[in-house]
Amino acid sequence: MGRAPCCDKANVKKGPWSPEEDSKLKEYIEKHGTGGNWIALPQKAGLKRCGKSCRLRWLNYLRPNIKHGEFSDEEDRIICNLFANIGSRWSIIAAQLPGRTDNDIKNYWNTKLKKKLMGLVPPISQRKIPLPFPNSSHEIPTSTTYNQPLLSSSSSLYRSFSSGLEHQMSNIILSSTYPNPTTGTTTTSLNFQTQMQEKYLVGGTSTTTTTNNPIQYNYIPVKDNNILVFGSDQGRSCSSSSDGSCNQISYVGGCRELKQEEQIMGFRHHHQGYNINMANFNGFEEQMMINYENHHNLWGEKSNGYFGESSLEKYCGLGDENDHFKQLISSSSNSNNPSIINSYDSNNNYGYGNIDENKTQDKVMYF
DNA sequence: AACCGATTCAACCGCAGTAAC
DNA sequence: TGTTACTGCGGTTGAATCGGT
Repeated sequence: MGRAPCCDKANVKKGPWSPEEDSKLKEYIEKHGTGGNWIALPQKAGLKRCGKSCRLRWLNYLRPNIKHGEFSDEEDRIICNLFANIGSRWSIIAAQLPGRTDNDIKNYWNTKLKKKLMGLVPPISQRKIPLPFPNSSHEIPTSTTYNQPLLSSSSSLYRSFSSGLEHQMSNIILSSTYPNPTTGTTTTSLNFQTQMQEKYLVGGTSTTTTTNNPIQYNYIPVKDNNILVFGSDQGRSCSSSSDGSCNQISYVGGCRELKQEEQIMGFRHHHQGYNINMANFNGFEEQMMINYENHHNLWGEKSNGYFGESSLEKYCGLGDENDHFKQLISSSSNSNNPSIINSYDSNNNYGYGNIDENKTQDKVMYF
């Protein structure tokens, strides 16, 4: 047997708190404290509320020194900095802003600050290379089947597939169908990797099956202006050198949508310093970035640990004073190290590549 | 004044880690 | 040691409010 039930869930009030309830809770806690037991508190305080609800009400609204109202520019900056470093870990962010609650900051971010930042970067359609297929517009397909892949053999998605990672890509590619001109039927038996290799593998792999039989590739549409990202940031697939830094990034990895704010903020990476990411937009090839060739003399040695410069960095002026954020993270039971990694080259494109620590000038691969 | 879509934000929900039994 | 509650967190919801027509 475990513990007894915390409360009679059928007999607790829900919804907005009345002033009477507020004063009951406030009075009780000011007099007796929480006693470290929120579950027992409502009954003792004469409230028909769940302990969880009481806790939330107290922490977010009733406790002393809660700051309501407009956020200052300084608070904006701190939130931006922290979000760029640690993401949506609101409780940690709130701990740096006396009087602000995690809920407050979360709401503020979602309703105002994010939008404010969104306006500072060009929309995807203005910052990427022209789409190669199926046309040069940037239509967002709602449900799409194409008779040819949207990827070329140089795309990172293709590389991932040719590495046998199609199973990790299932959230991009729903299925592939394979019409048979002889029988007139369409099958889905051929796995995607095989199809990709047969049709696109550079270097002469047989294409006899696919040359005359167009494959249909079905893609999941990507929401709004999000892009798909895959690679090391997803798959945690870096190899590490003895100092814990990441010296090689492979294509191995999962895939997910990259939210707009993440595009603004840059990705975070679990290793120090370096990060390589690859992205794809609605199945179309998308520019990838990281001009790693300078990672040592330009990015890797930045004292704030950031990699490259993001739009956020430009906006918020991230600087060396952010070192303590790293300590924050490392002390919060998370091995991820913060770094801002995405950036544009002089042509406003993203790039990527493997990092070779022995070289500062090496191949830079662009999509 | 009435309507309606957009925005705000307090509160709820569900999950994960931890603690109690 | 297994089961179940507790706690804290982040994501989401929806009623209230705002603002434009």
